[in-house]
Amino acid sequence: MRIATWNVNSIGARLPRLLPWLEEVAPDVVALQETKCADAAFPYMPLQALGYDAAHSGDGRWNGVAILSKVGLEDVSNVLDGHPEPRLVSAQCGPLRVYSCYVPNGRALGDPHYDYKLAWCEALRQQLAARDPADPLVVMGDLNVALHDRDVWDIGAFADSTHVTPAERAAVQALLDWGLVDVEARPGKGDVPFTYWDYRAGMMHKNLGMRIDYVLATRAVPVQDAWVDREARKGKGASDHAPLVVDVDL
DNA sequence: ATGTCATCTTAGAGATGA
Repeated sequence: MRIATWNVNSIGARLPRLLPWLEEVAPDVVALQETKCADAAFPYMPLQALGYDAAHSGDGRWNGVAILSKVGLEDVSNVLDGHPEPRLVSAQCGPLRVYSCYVPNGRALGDPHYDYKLAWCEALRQQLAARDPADPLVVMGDLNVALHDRDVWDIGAFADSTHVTPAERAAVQALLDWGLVDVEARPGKGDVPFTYWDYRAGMMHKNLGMRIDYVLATRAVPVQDAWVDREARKGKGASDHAPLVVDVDL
């Protein structure tokens, strides 16, 4: 079974890239983030034509998450206590419980959005705590945190920046401590499997990226392979994030 | 690294967020 996560930065703008990518890579389950569309505008039909059932949670211009599945889509929930923004959707996809997450960016240290980010992660942790880490479950998505110094191109450039602070890393570590494994992709160019490169300043060309998109899996999910599809970040009409693709044996 | 991209408001360029 092949699963993937991808921050598409608008599913409307990305559909000409997303649909061929789905045909080529043929994942069974895909977690999408930043769909940036309302539920009524979600492109269910072209996805269904490729064999995907879809669950979407979105309310328009910002955020928006989805799960696409070829292997069943049941028990869908977009609820996260105290957090009405559409940043979380989960569903049972065959044998696997799937979470698609778009963790708040945080914006800047001292910004209220930074505290919101930490609170959001804690709410997710509490929701997970009601589940059993012995079951097959994956938390996938744009976590907007680089867990290790090596997960950014130059930690020295991140002084007083979000995404790398001890509190943010601890918030993600708390998810891991519940019973999740960080499924790191095979190393890419520069020996770090970055998943995001800013559109600006030729960051992709210079491979100045960040690893902020994750598949976190319980130990009940046997992982066979994991890789970042950098090709999807290249060329005309690309998202600023690349997909992370993981093969699992369930 | 701050060189772009996407969307919305509301009619064309600015604001917002990433």
